[in-house]
Amino acid sequence: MKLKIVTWNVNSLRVRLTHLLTWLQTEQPDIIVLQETKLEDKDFPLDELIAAGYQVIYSGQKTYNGVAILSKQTITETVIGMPGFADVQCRVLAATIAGIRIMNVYVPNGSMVGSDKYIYKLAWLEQLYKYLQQQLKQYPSLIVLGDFNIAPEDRDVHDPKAWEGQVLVSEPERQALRKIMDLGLQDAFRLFENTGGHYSWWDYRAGALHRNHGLRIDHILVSTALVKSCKSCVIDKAPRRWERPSDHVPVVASFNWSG
DNA sequence: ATGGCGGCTCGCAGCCGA
Repeated sequence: MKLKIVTWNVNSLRVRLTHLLTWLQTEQPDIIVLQETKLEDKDFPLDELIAAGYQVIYSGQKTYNGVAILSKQTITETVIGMPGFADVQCRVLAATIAGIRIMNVYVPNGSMVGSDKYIYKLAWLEQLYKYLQQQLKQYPSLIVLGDFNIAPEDRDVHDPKAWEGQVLVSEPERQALRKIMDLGLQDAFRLFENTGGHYSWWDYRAGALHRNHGLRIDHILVSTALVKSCKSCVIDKAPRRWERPSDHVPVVASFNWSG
């Protein structure tokens, strides 16, 4: 069975709904996880997404954060948030689809190194580590994907000198991500591409897209049991050039899954 | 370059994002 699995930070689902529907129409992913929906559940555009052929689960709040999972196949075992971590911010959504555990994460931005938000980000990542450690034992076939707000290495940064030590790039953040990956999770994009210059986010300002001044901060991490079935992982830059785009673009992984 | 852009809100300016 072929599976196309996608992550996309839409930066307001209300604003980006037409982009999403257009993209779903042409790309037909089996599973797509969204971040920054910025919608309360009562305002979620459920009917439109069902009409597009998807089952949907979501966890949202006003103004900030908000996550959703869309799937053509049946969604089971839904868990909202991280168990044991009381958080008013809607950043995590997990479910089982086609025998694969899907973990949608919107990692905190962190604001500035050393700030309260940065400390929250590191604590949050430690909690995610514990959660994934437990989940991997229960579900060996697991994919954790979303907006990690961390560029793993300098080749994921357009100007590593300018970004050195800053939030999204700082060593403690990278270390926290490496610790998570050391649980047995591989960066799908790096299974197929070793060069730099590939990004998933570009600032709206200063012609960043045109100059390719971006960061690769949206990731698809695949558990060891699934690595062999992962056949490609690409970043679809096209929607960033559409009118009134999200500042992030979809990251798309394809699998030949026999589970 | 601490700006720039875009989305949000009991808005008309200030926040947050990355």
